[in-house]
Amino acid sequence: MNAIFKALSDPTRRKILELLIEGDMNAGDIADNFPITKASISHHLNILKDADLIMSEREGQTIIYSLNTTVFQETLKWVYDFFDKGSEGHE
Amino acid sequence: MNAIFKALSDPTRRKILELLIEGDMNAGDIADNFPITKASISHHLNILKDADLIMSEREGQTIIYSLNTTVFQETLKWVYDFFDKGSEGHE
DNA sequence: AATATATTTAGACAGTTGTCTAAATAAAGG
DNA sequence: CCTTTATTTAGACAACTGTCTAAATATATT
Repeated sequence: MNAIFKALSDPTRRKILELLIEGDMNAGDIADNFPITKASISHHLNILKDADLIMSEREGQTIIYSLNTTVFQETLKWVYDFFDKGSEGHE
Repeated sequence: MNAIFKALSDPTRRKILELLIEGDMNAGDIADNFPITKASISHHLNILKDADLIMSEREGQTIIYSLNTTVFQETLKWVYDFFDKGSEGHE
């Protein structure tokens, strides 16, 4: 869980995830959405991959990134439980 | 939202929140749950407070911390929307 | 094989973060 | 008022992070 929260703590990485929600995308197209170098985006993609939030697959010259929806759902549940406990109030 | 994610990215701070879910607590009692100095805990409490995740109120010599349940719920909704989009799949 | 395209890796560097110790502030009780 | 207790603030420092440039790798095309 720590890796996931660390991964989510950066705005660029959250925006990458938002892009991938719209559909799979190759590294270059992802990078075109940001004002930083492709090398830096590659670094962010690695962190998201280490957290298991995304997956990658080579297709010819390009590498296509996609959401790992399983981990997305698990994280949702985890966060939901975490915050839900707090918002119920305690008797 | 960025401050909230940054705040959540540290394990100590997440554990502080978990403690506060169980009920309000003063700074010293919070610190007793961790192997780091009270000064460091104070620093973490500040970050959580800046993110509006917790509130504080002095009561005599002690300062009592409590969850800001409003922001807790808002964050839950935000995260829910964020992750939910991704787990629905795209047609 | 040589070149072009797509992406990653390596190394460097500045800025941020988590921690510490020491000093400062605030309230309570002699 | 002086001391004790509770907590924060300030300043220092090592570790981590996000970024860059330059070089490396992998595939495709000629």
